[in-house]
Amino acid sequence: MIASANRPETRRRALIGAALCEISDRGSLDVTVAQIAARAGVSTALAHHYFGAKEDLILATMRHLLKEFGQKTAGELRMAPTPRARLSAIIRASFAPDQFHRATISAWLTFYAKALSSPAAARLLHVYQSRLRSNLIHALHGHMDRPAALRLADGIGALIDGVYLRAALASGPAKASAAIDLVEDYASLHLAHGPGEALS
Amino acid sequence: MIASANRPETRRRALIGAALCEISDRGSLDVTVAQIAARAGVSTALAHHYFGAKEDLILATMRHLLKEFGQKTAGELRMAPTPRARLSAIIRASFAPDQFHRATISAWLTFYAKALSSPAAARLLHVYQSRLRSNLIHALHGHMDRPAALRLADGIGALIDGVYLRAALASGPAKASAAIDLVEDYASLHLAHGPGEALS
DNA sequence: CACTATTGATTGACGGATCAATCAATCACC
DNA sequence: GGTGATTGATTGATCCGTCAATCAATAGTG
Repeated sequence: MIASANRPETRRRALIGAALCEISDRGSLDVTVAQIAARAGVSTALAHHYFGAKEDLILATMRHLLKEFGQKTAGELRMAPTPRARLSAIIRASFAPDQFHRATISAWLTFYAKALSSPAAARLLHVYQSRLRSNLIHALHGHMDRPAALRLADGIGALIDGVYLRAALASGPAKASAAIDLVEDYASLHLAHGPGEALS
Repeated sequence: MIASANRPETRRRALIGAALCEISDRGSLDVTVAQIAARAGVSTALAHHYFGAKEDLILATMRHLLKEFGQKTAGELRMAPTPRARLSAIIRASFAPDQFHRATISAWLTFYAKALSSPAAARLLHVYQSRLRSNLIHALHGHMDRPAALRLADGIGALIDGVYLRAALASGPAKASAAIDLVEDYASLHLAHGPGEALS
């Protein structure tokens, strides 16, 4: 038996992974700790031993997803020399294959729904949105004045979220390239043809 | 006493309204029939008497929202003479004040989440999306060829959904005019400057 | 019009099932 | 032998759906 197989950190990871699987499989946050524990191959009592309440396990699972996404974005950004390249890097990271597949997309949607009733979950999603927004503004500021950058960043952010939302409900497998083209198209058009009308 | 106050249809409407209130108040579909019944001022048994299972009451509540939205859209479209006006009418209807406020927006998000695990809910949302898409394509077809119209319709649809999603999590009150401007801006730009790049 | 029968609305109470969380008791390892 | 990992069993609470019983209104009958 591998010595690390029963170490706490390994168990934590296994439980988080199992939670993610169950959530996306069932398409709901109404997963029981018994289901999660069973998939992780441990007892329900152990899940409570490591995470305390069920809510904490769910939040830890969210943090895991958020962290993965943040690292992916940071990695793509590190290789982007120009502002325009940074913009594409952000878009590409948002639809990276390991993020943009059915299971993960479903999990995102359920977390968004949970944020409606869980302030803690709302806070987590807020930091993600803020980071995405900040990255977008930084990339766009090289091409337009700040108010225009703010507005376009909101548009691109909303479009990305909308594409995710629709992908979650679509029947077939999520097609990342089409999603990227859609958002890139939107961004390019706004970059090419100046700022839109002023908002009311 | 009003004669119609205790008629079946009145009770149905009251229960659906109560369900909507509870769902948006609690920000979750984890509402008990007891809560809904209490808000409607009846017993839990009566809720079951009229709707059978809890699921049926939830689905009836979804249908109510969908129907309201459909009627709003149809009304706006009826007054739009040109294709361009039809496009604006669709956008305007999507963010009509009686649809685009916190309670309704929250309900939409929870219904989207439910569709992940409930085929019946998924079907309902599918017909809504199909109708929106069909309306958009019809309006756009007057300005571009069919493939371009299909693509732009998908983009506008995703953007609308994304704006809703973000409004659900935003703290302040939903600002319809900003949302309309954002989507109108997107549409106008694509109408003015031809079709985007071909998709892969 | 009186008087009863029938239907439907409505409720309180309850059974059965589920689930989160706890606890005392093992187990493994240093 | 002591410390932490692990578990089976249990508890307390919640909730859905059902059932028997009540009440109001309507219809039918002479």
